Amino acid sequence: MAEKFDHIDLRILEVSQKHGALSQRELADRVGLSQNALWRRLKRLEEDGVLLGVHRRVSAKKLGLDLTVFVMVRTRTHSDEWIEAFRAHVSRIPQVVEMHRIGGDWDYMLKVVTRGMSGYDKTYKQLTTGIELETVTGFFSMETMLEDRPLDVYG
Amino acid sequence: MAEKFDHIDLRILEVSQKHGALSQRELADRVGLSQNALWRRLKRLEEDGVLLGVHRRVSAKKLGLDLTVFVMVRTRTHSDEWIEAFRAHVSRIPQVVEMHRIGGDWDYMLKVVTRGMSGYDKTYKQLTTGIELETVTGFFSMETMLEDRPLDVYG
DNA sequence: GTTGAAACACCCTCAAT
DNA sequence: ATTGAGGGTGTTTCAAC
Repeated sequence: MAEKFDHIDLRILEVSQKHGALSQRELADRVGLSQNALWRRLKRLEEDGVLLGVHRRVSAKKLGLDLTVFVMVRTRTHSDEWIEAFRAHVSRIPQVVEMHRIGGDWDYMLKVVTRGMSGYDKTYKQLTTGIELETVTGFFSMETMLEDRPLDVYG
Repeated sequence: MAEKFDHIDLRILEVSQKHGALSQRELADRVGLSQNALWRRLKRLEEDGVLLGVHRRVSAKKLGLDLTVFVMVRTRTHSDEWIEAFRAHVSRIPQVVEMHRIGGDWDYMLKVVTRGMSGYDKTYKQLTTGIELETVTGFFSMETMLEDRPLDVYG
């Protein structure tokens, strides 16, 4: 697979990640293109599916969502059907913002953002009700040191 | 602290997270306001610091960033100065997209997104060079089952 | 790749209700 | 809170180079 994106594409992706509200004129200036040329690139990058949706970040803290917990889960069953059922089960819990099937001492890892310990307790109960899990352990974040960093398009 | 945001505010935050490119007219229609009234709310929510920046999501997969690893770190030192030095050290590694100080069996947890195992090897070396860490263990994501979900503004 | 232009949509700020 | 309107800006699509 040859290089799919040139350095201007990568610059566009880099800047767009951080500053999604820039006008096309401002973005064009930053990456060294005319607005017209940039428009064509944006269209192509969206069609290619590498440029995805635009989102606004909101302050979890200001919303009172002050507790982040990484929940590690070990399960008894490992069939494809069970995995999909578990995914569907977890996807009904909006406090779970991320979920991975992992290797190592546990089978799954979930990132949970809630309103304090009482919020986590509710989420925990919802998670462990209606499906059989072997072990559930939570690692509580005491301090978020880095968050929501952009992907390194060059790395 | 009384309710700081009414249900229309929460709707705005909810929709904006997912659809950050909606025009004010479209967003106003969705939350049941006039464009003018929405504009004032947006301004206030931004001033309050609950509505944060606009970002474009990019496809890690299409960029070849196909490996996600959760790195758990145990350290020898725990002073405030050392913690800040560690944060600065890690913040120089762009493949680390998230970093938490946690409680439990480890002291820190880092989320790393890289280009395959060779990319992870470089990140690992950069992480463990120039600073003393006791133990470093990686949990490799075999499958991302849920990702980048919006915060539940009601939960 | 570039500039220029036209048509349209959007944003921000008024005034009035 | 609403509608309506004006001016400035941004987007999308041309044509021409």
